[in-house]
Amino acid sequence: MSIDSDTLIDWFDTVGRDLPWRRPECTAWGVLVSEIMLQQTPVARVEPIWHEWLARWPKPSGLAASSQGEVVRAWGKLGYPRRALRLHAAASAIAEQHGDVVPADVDALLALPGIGAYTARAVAAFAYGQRAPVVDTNVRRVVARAVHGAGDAGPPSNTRDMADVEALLPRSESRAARLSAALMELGALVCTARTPRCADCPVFDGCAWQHAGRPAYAGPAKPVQKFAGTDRHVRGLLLDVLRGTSEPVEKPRLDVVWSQAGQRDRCLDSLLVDGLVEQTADGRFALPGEH
DNA sequence: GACCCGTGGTT
DNA sequence: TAACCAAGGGT
Repeated sequence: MSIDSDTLIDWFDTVGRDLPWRRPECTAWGVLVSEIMLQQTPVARVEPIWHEWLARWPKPSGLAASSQGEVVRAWGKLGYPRRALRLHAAASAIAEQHGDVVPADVDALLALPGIGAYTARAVAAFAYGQRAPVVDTNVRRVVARAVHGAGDAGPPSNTRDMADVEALLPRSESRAARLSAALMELGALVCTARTPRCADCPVFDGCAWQHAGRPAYAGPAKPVQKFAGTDRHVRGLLLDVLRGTSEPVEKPRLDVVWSQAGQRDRCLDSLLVDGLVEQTADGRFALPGEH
């Protein structure tokens, strides 16, 4: 009783989505850009922006040659805009240290800004066909149910989670890479968080959760992320003003987005510290590197 | 490990 | 409608 890799790969070949970064002609750079954009952001919102980016910046050196401000503006409202800055920095490192070619080595990928345990292995597997445990929230949920018979994944433990997935991967490099994509797709389309579509599941017969009678999740409650009124909210409002203008703005233009001066100023300062905002010589505010 | 970092669609 | 959820990473 376990996940049969052949069955799952066949299912993926049949019903997997035809996403642009999965096409054979997509470059490793295209895969990397997609993985960064998809960090905590749904596919539907990423897809149009990804097309814009790849048309505008087909190679890392192109992105590196643009200003940080242009990159943050092109990021639009994908959220967590520090990702845009880190991707810009990663592109510079790739252009300067890797001959404008995305590295295939996991350790080299991990050394790039904004690339952690998941993204490094996702690029190695999806762009270069390597055998590497690709563990995201979808895979963690699939493994928790199908392998461990739990209703959902508990708190992440990178070492344990990667070992779990490693044990599922076929020996063949290319098959392992395909299974990695299939596991993620299963979690995204069938083995979903709220209402899993078990009737459509290709590995239903081997699922430990089914055999256990579908017990409810028994682990610790997941922390709820508030948003309204948080610094994240205010930072987003401030940055949205600067995204919408080509010229630097006076501080009063920023002050109107949030009534609490203390929080507002703290957030503006944090944006300056993060390098998402710059102050011009005459005291106005703008996206970085454009003035 | 705890906490922080955006945004918007779905239930 | 409030809560949940979405291909995580950095400190």
